Amino acid sequence: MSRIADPKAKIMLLRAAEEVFAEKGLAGAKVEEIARRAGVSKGAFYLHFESKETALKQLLESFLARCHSYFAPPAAYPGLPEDPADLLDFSLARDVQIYEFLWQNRAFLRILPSCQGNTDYLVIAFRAEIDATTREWVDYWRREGIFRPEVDADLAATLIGGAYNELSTRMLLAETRPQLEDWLRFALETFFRAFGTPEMVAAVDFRNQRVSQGIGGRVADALSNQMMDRSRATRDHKERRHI
Amino acid sequence: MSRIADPKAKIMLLRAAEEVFAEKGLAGAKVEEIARRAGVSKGAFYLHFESKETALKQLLESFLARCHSYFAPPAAYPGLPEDPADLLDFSLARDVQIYEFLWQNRAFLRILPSCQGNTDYLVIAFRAEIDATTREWVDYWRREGIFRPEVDADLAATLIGGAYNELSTRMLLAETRPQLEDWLRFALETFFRAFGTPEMVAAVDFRNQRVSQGIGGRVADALSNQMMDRSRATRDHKERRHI
DNA sequence: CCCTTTGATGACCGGCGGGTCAACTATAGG
DNA sequence: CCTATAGTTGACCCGCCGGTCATCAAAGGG
Repeated sequence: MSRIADPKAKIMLLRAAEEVFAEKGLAGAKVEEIARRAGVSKGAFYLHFESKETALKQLLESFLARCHSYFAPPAAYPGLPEDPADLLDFSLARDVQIYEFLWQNRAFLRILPSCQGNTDYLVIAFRAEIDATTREWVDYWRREGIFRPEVDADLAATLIGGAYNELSTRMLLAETRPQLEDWLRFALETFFRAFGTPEMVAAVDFRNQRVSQGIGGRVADALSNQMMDRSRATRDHKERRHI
Repeated sequence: MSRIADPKAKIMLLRAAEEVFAEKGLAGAKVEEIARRAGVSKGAFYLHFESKETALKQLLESFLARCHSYFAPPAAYPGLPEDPADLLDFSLARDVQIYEFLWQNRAFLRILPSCQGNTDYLVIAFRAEIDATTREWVDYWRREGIFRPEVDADLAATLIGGAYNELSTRMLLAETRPQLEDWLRFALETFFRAFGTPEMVAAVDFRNQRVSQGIGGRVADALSNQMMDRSRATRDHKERRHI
C-alpha cells in the first residue's frame, strides 16, 4: 500500500545543500535553489529537514564528527616513536593524512567561515577543541623533552593553530591540489625548530641531509600503508630502528 | 537662510554603524537599529549614505587605510638596525605598536569576518596586501642574512601571517588587554628561531639572557618614544579636523 | 478498477527589513 | 510674523524568501 519514498532524495538534498551553503553561506543560500539542484521541489526539502538551519546543522555535525577522528590527541597513539627523526616522519605523515582529508572535503571547509549566526557555536566549539588538542600535543612534546621546557604551551598552540589554519585557507584558494607534503614538512620543521630542544633542531637538520641524499622516510611509508592500524605501524618503527 | 544640518549626525551614524556591524555583521545589522543608536531617524541614515552597503564600505575603507599605514614594508624604514639584538627589539616594538592599534580598534576588527558578500573583496585585497608585505620582510631578512637562504618566503609568510592573525583573533576574545608584549615577543622569537640563521638564533638566546638579567632594549625605548610622538601627532590632527 | 495511503508538488502566505517620500519642523531673511 | 528653504521624520511600500498546505501522483491491496 501507499507510495514509496525516493531513497536518493535526502542524499541529493544534502549534497546540494553542501554546495549551496559553501557558495553562498547560510543567509545567502536559498532553499529553492538547494531543492532545484537536488532535482526535487521546495516542499520535498521540508519533508527531510525541519528548517534551513537544521540542514546546515546536520551537515556540520556530520563533518565535524569526521574531522574529530582525525585530530586525535597524543593519548590516541599509544606507541609514538621516540627517535626524533621517526617522530618527525610520524608527525608529517599524520599531518598529510589530515590535510588530504581536508582537501577532499574542501567544499565543506568553505562553509565554516560563513557560520556566523545561530550555528556558529558548533564551529567555535570545534575550534576550541582543535586548540585544546594542539595544546595537548605541545604539552606532550614538552614532557617528552622534545620541546624546550620554557615554551609557553598556550601561546605555542595558538601560533601553531593559526599557522596551520592559514595553510588550510590557502589550500582552499588553490585550484589543483598543492604539494601538501612540502607545505606540511615546512610547517612541521618551522615549529620543531622554534620550540624544539637543541637536540631536536639538530635532528631536523640531520634529517634534511638524509632526505637530500635520497633516503626517504621509513615511518611515513609504513603509516600511509597502514593508516588505521596504529599499533602495528608503531611496532614497525621500533623493529626497523634496530636494524 | 533655512535650517542647518546637524553636524554630528554623520559621525554618530558611523559610530553606531561600527557598533552594530561588529555585533551583527552586514546581513544582521538593521538600518533602523543603527539610526536609533545614533539618535536619529531611519530616513536620516539615507541622507548620509546611499545604502547599508555603502556605509559599511566607507567604514572599511577608512579602517583599512589606517591599518595600511601600520603594515609598512621594510623599505619604509630606511635605517633599520643591523645588530641582531637591536633588530629584535625594533621588530618587537613595531609589532607591539601594530597590535596596540588593533586592540584600540578591536570593535572594528570584529566586523571583518562578517564581510562575506559584496564587500569581501576589500578584506580579501587587504589580506593579500598584508601577506605581500610579510613576504617582503621575509625576503629582506633573507637578503640581510638574518633568515637562512633556503627558507621558502611564500610559505614562511603564510605561516607568519596565520600565526599573527590567530593572535589578533585571540585578542578579540579577551575582555581586558592581554600582555601583548609577551605574546608578540613569543611570536617573534618563534619565527626568528624557526627561520633564522644559527647566528640569529644565538642572538635570540643571548638577548633572553640579557633581558632576564634586567637589561632592557635600547632601540625599543627609542622607537616607542618616536612612535608615541607619531600617534600623538595624528591624534592632534584628528582633533583639529573635528573642531 | 477503485480506494487508501503516503510521497511529492508548487502556488501561496506572511513577516521582515531595505529603501522612499509626503508631511512636518527649524531657521533665516524680509 | 510670514514665507521660503532645506533638514528631518516615520509611516508606508514592496520585493524577497522561509515555511505551509491544498492538491495531485504513485503504489499496493482488495
